[in-house]
Amino acid sequence: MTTPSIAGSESHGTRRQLLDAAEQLIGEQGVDRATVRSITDLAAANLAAVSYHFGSKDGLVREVFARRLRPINRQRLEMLDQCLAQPGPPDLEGIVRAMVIPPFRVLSADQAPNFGRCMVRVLSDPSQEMRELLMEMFQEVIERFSGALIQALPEQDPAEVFWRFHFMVGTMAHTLGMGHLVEEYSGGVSHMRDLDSVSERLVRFVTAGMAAEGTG
Amino acid sequence: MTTPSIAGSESHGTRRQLLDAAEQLIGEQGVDRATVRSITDLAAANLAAVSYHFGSKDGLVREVFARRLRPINRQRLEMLDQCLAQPGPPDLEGIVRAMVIPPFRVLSADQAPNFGRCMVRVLSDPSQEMRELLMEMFQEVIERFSGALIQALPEQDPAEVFWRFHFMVGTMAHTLGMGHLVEEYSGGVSHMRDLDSVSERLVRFVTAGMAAEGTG
DNA sequence: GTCTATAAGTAGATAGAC
DNA sequence: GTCTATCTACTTATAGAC
Repeated sequence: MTTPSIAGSESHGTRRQLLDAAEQLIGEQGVDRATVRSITDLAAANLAAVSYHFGSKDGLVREVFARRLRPINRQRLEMLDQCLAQPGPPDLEGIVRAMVIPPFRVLSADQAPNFGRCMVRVLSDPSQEMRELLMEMFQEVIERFSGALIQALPEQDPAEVFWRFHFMVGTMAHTLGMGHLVEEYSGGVSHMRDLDSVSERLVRFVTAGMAAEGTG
Repeated sequence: MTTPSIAGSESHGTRRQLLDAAEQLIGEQGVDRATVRSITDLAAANLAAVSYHFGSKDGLVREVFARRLRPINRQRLEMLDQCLAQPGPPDLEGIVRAMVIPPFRVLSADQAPNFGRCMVRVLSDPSQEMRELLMEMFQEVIERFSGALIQALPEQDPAEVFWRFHFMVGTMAHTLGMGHLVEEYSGGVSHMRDLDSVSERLVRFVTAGMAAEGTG
């Protein structure tokens, strides 16, 4: 009698330990340098366990990303719906907040400090297979948010709004994944210890950038 | 009688072709997936040529980055000096411009469209060796620009300014390296064909974010 | 300077015992 | 479900001929 496996939940112990170990090592070293052997060693599992549970290394890597991105993107769309349901003109800061806050929340709540580094790594260094997964997981978010921003910034050319959306994604990814560098830059003046204050700083910066005047 | 080799200049044909091929393949595939074999094949050189000219794959990779980053960071510091030499209070937009414009200029002038992708890849996915090179090449830029920004934003907490510097680097890297994605997002509405207009959009966005009000 | 040939190591995947 | 042992493929680096 095996435990019924609910996709994305804790399910079997070994399976979950493999995901945790993979997330940690991919965050520390990158997808290519995190070998199946190092992952199974850290998870205290056998080398063959990856093939058994995920079919291949690629299957494991896909699930590492999918298990965090599913709740993050669900929260984003829920917050966007709430924001757009308010009466009056669309609230620019609310839209930015709906995009920026959920990943910080999930990383904080799930105690998943390594996932930010995993994310920025594949975002900028995707293999062909990861590119497909990312497109699949982000398509709805991209469409809904860029549409909302175009409505919220009616005086801006849509081409400018798409660029500003892209700028937002860039700051967000770099902050989630490389925020630890700021501690070095600044000699400890800035730090990532309080994720809430970092995400608030980010919301302020991005909202102001979004609201900048257009080309003269 | 061999051609005297000036570091960073065109020097020997094979050497330069190896650098160009490496830049292209690292941009397309990442450092780890770009093998020495694929690089020497594309450069129409022999497998052993990398060891001969650069000592190792790591030596080749380092020079791929150093040959573009040297002029980029030199231009940045020159533009910052000019900006700070102006009378009156430091010009925020001028500082942002000094950081943002040089990489776009060098990529455009050197016909090096792949270098942006190389850069964002190692920035977010550095091996231990690359981390050292990046620290070495960026230390002066980080110190000078963060200092100038703290002066230009006297009403802001330095911790906030360091974060905003980090946000700027994030948008810039993501735009230089992943700008081609915007063409997909936007269904062709936005594009990277005119680098000058992209860098101007970026300067506007970042300057507005830098100038945002602080915490209440 | 350029080449061939090969060394020495490590990757992911899997067959088959338990 | 878990394990050991092994296969095949590919990596970088290098010795030594030309």
